[in-house]
Amino acid sequence: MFESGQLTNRLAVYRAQKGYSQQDVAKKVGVSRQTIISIEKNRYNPSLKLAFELARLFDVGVEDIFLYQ
Amino acid sequence: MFESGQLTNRLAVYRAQKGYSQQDVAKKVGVSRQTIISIEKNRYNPSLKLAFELARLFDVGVEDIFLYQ
DNA sequence: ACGATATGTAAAAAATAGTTTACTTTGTGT
DNA sequence: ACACAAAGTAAACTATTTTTTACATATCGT
Repeated sequence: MFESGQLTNRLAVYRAQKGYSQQDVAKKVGVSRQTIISIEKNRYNPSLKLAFELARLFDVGVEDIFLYQ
Repeated sequence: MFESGQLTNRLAVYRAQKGYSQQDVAKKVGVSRQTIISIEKNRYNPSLKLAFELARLFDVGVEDIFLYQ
């Protein structure tokens, strides 16, 4: 994959709004806590499925959580 | 990852609308032709970055191309 | 009939996502 | 000061995506 656009996200913000811990979110979307931390720290590029799960959890669109410039 | 929701896509449709070959799309978004074929055949769950690249190519939202039920 | 282009399959290798475990740090409440 | 929960780091492991290569089939123009 190229190093074109930058992927960032507002996961921490949405998470705080709902008062969820990273652990809570991890459990709700079915991944480990490490995965949530890594996404919040922009360590990698999650799968589209996981992006959809997170969007569904917060009742928003994928593009509300994840930004690509 | 769980086997919750099903991920499908309309990539072939958007591609045909623009008259692009799989090869064209692959080149434009910077992946191999196999990757495009595999996505169209729902063989897997692409990365979010790639989903964004495809959406950008067709000037639509990620959720216009990819459906998650 | 021939060459060129588009689509498909398959399988091994490389790259990256996601898990697990264990330890550290930071904040908050008592 | 202490205990506890939340957040962070790191490393080794597993699972999955993506690449590469090679070959098959179908279609289209000449």
